[in-house]
Amino acid sequence: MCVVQRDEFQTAFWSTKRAMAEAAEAAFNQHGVRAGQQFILERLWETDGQTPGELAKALGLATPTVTRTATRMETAGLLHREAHPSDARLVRLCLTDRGRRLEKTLEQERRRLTERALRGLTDDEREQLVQLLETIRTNLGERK
Amino acid sequence: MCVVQRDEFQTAFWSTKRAMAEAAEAAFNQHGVRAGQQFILERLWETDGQTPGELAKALGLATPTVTRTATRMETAGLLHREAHPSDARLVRLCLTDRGRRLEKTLEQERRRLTERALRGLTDDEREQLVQLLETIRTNLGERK
DNA sequence: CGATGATTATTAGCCGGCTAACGTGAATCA
DNA sequence: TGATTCACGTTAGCCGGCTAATAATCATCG
Repeated sequence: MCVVQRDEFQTAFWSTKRAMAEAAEAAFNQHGVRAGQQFILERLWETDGQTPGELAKALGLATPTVTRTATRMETAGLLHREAHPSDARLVRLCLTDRGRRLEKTLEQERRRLTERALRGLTDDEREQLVQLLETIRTNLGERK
Repeated sequence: MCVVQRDEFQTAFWSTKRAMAEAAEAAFNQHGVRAGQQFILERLWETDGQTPGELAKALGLATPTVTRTATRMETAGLLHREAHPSDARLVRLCLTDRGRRLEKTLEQERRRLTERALRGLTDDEREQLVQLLETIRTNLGERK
């Protein structure tokens, strides 16, 4: 029935989210990286030295989320803070050698995770899945 | 390309998750309920007086997650703790009048949220979405 | 009956999302 | 120039997920 289907969506979505979070954490922890740090790493691999505000905007996160994660990454030896040359308000987050070296490893880990999650799905199904997810996000984003 | 599609899945999934979390929080906050409390409420509407351990098992959560959420719900006047009649280790979580009265309101709110999220999707697409999500969860659940 | 082991809830503390409040530096304008 | 406003990063603290460690109680076995 319709109502049942609605319940199923919420249930399926949140349980899948927890499974994804758990699997991601396990995958990245093998390399001394926490799940939330991958997003910042990916952006810095592409363009090093971005500010917390830039990263937050690019990732759709709140700035404090980025600054705190960056602090943990600094402690973990993945990046370090540098003063911005022309604007003392800004902070540049710059990868360490270790942070840079992890690029290929973690990208492979992420691919493996995605492949494991989507195992058995055809290319069409994968594409439709992404489409459905983006529709949902768009629907929720509309301030109606 | 294949790699791009994999990236798209992770990106789409996590951004959709954040959008869902934000929308759920906004929807339930209107009624003085936090997003994480709905799951416990739903179970207690069905069977009142369950223990934290029972709820955790039924919801697939860790027990401390339930006990802390229950504490906040107690503070919010949604439930209260009662001693178990025959086993002093157990605690029964029992709805207050307010917790019971919210049943129809919150169920409607949840239906509205789901409908808003899935707007524009056909019944077939909704069913397939749930199927895809459950496949993912099953894939990740398999140890190996 | 008493000791030992299992079960349960709780506490403490980490991660990752958020908002609000704060302080500092840049920029603007009178 | 100097005051005010704006922009940015950080801190503090909430929520909701988790694990590890505690404390209390039950159950079992000697």
